[in-house]
Amino acid sequence: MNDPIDTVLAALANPTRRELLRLLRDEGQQPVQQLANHFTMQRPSISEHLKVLRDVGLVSEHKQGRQRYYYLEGAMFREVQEWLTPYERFWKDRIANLEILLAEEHHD
Amino acid sequence: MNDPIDTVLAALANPTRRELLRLLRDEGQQPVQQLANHFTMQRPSISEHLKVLRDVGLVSEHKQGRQRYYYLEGAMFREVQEWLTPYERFWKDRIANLEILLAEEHHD
DNA sequence: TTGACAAGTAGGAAAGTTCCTACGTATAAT
DNA sequence: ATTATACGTAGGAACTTTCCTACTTGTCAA
Repeated sequence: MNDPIDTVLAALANPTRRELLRLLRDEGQQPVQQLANHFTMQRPSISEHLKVLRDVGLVSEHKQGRQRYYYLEGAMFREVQEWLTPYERFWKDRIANLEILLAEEHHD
Repeated sequence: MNDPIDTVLAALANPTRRELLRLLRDEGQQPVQQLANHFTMQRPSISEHLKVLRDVGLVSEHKQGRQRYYYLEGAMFREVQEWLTPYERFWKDRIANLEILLAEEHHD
């Protein structure tokens, strides 16, 4: 399955990979070892998880000396957001929708 | 892993299950056979996928005669939305943010 | 009440995922 | 030049997922 939403959701369906994304989000770009320090898992496994994230376009990396700095790549999160949009009417409940409608009328 | 975001993303990381959700979203509640008609996969496998979706709270079901009508359950989509929120600043690019800022200033 | 239909469950084959340790390769430090 | 460091890759063990066919249970129709 080459569909981007499929590969992205598959990549996100793992707590280690989500924690890697959170670290890159909250602490900015960093090399593999520094990321690996946050886990009990061995470094090569972290490298494999980073490869999955790279392959689906959720992160990128640039080499500096013998280190590879990984950083978040925003575009693919948008894919998830867009996949989610048509479901919004199911979780935005009546009260929330009412508030939106009222607000819109208010500044017409 | 009992974390709801983990089980929900795992459930969403499968194209058959996402297609089931889309069908329930676009065509409303329906019994298992009617759902299964959209797939080449056998009906018991569809039942299994529906069980996964039920267990994570993405769908519910009610019995009517010998049929079970499945329908979307909105709350869990919200979980995904909320997980996504802190990443928004990475995919909402500068131009989009600028537009938002301008719009906000406009009706102050 | 017997047969047919709707749906779930059981058990298992095949494939995929996730982790490990051992090893290869490129760069930096001595 | 040699050694140490940062990282990736290879191969494989353990576990999970996804699908199948066969079977069970509950409900409706004749």
